[in-house]
Amino acid sequence: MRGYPFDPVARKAGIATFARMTIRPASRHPHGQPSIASVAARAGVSIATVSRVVNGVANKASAETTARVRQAILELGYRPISAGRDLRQRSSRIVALLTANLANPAMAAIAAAAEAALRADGLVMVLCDTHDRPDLQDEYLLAMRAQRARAIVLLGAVASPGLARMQAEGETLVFVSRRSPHGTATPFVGIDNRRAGTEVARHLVGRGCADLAVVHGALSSSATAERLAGFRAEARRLGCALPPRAILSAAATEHLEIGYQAMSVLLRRGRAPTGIFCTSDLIAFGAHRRLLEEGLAVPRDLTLVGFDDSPLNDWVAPWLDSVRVPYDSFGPAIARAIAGSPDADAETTLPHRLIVRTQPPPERRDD
Amino acid sequence: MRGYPFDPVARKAGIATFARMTIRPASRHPHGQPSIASVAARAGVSIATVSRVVNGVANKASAETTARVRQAILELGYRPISAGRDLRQRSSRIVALLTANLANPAMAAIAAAAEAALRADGLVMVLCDTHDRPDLQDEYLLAMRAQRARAIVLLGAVASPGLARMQAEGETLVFVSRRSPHGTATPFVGIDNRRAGTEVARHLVGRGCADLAVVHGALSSSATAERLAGFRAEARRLGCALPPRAILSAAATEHLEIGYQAMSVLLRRGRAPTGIFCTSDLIAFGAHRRLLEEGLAVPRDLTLVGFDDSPLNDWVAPWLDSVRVPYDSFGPAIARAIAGSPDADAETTLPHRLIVRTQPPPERRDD
DNA sequence: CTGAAAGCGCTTACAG
DNA sequence: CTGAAAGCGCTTACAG
Repeated sequence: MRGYPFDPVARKAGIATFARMTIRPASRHPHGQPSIASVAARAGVSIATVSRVVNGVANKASAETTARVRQAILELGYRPISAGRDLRQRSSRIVALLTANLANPAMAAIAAAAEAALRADGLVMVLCDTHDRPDLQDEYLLAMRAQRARAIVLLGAVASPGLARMQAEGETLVFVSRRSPHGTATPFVGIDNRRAGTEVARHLVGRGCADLAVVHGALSSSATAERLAGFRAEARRLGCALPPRAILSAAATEHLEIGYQAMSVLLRRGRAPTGIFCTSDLIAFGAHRRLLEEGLAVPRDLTLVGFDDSPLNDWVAPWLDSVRVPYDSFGPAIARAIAGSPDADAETTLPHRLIVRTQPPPERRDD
Repeated sequence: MRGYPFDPVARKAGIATFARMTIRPASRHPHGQPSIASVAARAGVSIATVSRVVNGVANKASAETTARVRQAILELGYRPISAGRDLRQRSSRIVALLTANLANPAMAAIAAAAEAALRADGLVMVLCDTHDRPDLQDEYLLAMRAQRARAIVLLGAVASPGLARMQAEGETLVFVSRRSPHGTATPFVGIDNRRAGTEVARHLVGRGCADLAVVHGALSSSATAERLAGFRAEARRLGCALPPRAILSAAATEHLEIGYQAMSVLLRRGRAPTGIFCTSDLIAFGAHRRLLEEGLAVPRDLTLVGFDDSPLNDWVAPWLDSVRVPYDSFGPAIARAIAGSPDADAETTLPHRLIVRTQPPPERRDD
């Protein structure tokens, strides 16, 4: 599964390119880059042999031939042009990552981790931001199929006709964070959202928050729905059942706005809850800002729990408790799901962790 | 300059794909996707004709022929496979964006804007995070050349042998935010950093901050150097010249760490400055956290100015003043630089704006 | 207005 | 161990 860029030979060639190319100006090659033909000519072998050496096909070239070819590759600074191979092999080294929202630092972190892991497998990642829009998602799905993408990773899929279609057609799809909105589909990489929701409930109740609320994003996201379900069930079990009116969202597409607006509603109803679970950090940010405007302080006046635990939280949101998803682990897990042997686990559950930054307020305010 | 995906015909074909493909199972086509040959066969024309229709070559097909071809495209859900055209045309629709740090929300915002603008031109963006590392940057440059990337956008370039080489060879490079570290190179898209630095100095001095400091990132970045130069010059002009010891950085790669560590140094020296200019928001975040640990509050005890004005600042850093760069405008500007006619401006200077969120403290604390 | 054919740069059976 | 040749899916002069 190791691709060209990490084949030892090719790698050496690539690294040496810049150092050596000064010797022979690019003008030597009819069309800029040196092609496999120029390497073959220089090494005095056939292009088939060069191809085998480049791809590390074992026991197919004598030591001397291999050495000569490598030498030529080094001297010319040869790197195979992808389109040639792609055409021949009917598949490219491109992997598409469709993310629902790049503005979320946690998504950006996962995207970066995925990129690094895929690169280590010799793959190239194309990043697309669907903004959670079905039409954009379909546009990208189509475009990536035309690119012969080896796999399409959906970091937060949304229901769309194109997705349903491709899923049915057996396109290589990897669902991350959210499950497929179109019936069971694997591979899937994510965390145990239900359990995380449970833990958040335990945290808030354990801290003495009797008056709970949840502010959530679209329930079409399996992640959101599972977080909420876990939270509700555990809160009920602990004797703090949530009335329906304590579970709210807002008709906004941006999580920041959802948090802000939902918090406005909560405040309008009177005294703020003592513990609020926001199903994403961005929602928590929005809610927090509204609280500030109201003169309320976190965690002095209430406990706020977010989700994802954005890498920046440590720096800018010390007032926020949050469930940390292991961004970096997503990279290798995604790469494995793509490269994976057919018998590999279809479902990867990564470990999450509730990060508690705040101390419980010494006592409840008495206004 | 409008590419295939936005050709009206092809677009329609693409959109209709999912609706129609149910009629004819994929198995009809020997290798999954329908090829130009299957369209030609179905329409009863040559593949040359199909190609012309798909690419909208004017006056090269009768109305009836065009209609028949479009019909076939619709029915089969045909989308040209990129590798074929790439190979033939010796260039692809891929544009690489090499960013220095995706964890910076401002960079992520620019990347997202670039992606949208490029997509509107029928291009596909590959995103790579160089982490400001020369070796990684070179690795990516090489990989993207092998992909026949139509252009490589460097959002925060760092000096590297490979970059110097490609610049010399006339590769299509677009420098964004930071200028080329290897001599003048265009196109360049950025803001007037020197002037922004000037404005920050005026802001701080105007607010009565007599005791100024700067915490900056690597000066090899032209953006950082220019910001600093503008700030120094204006501070001096206003009679608040900075002593060398008030200009500091830290030996860390992460801006968050730089801010934290540099602030530690400042605090160790005694009373904190009354106005601090951090050359990035992340540096400001790091500095702020250190201040919090010290029991200092912003803006009560001092004014902090960052740079970039991260989209999240409104929500999580109401204590921070910052220079906002117009993220969204970067997208079209980058797209123009790539598609641009040769006589297009080689340099695009986008407008920035100092965002003042904080009120000056009513009076200086008297400890 | 339309088509036959060359060729882009690779990989990979197939012979030898 | 090595090479000649076919073919991946396109575009584009060139003829007609």
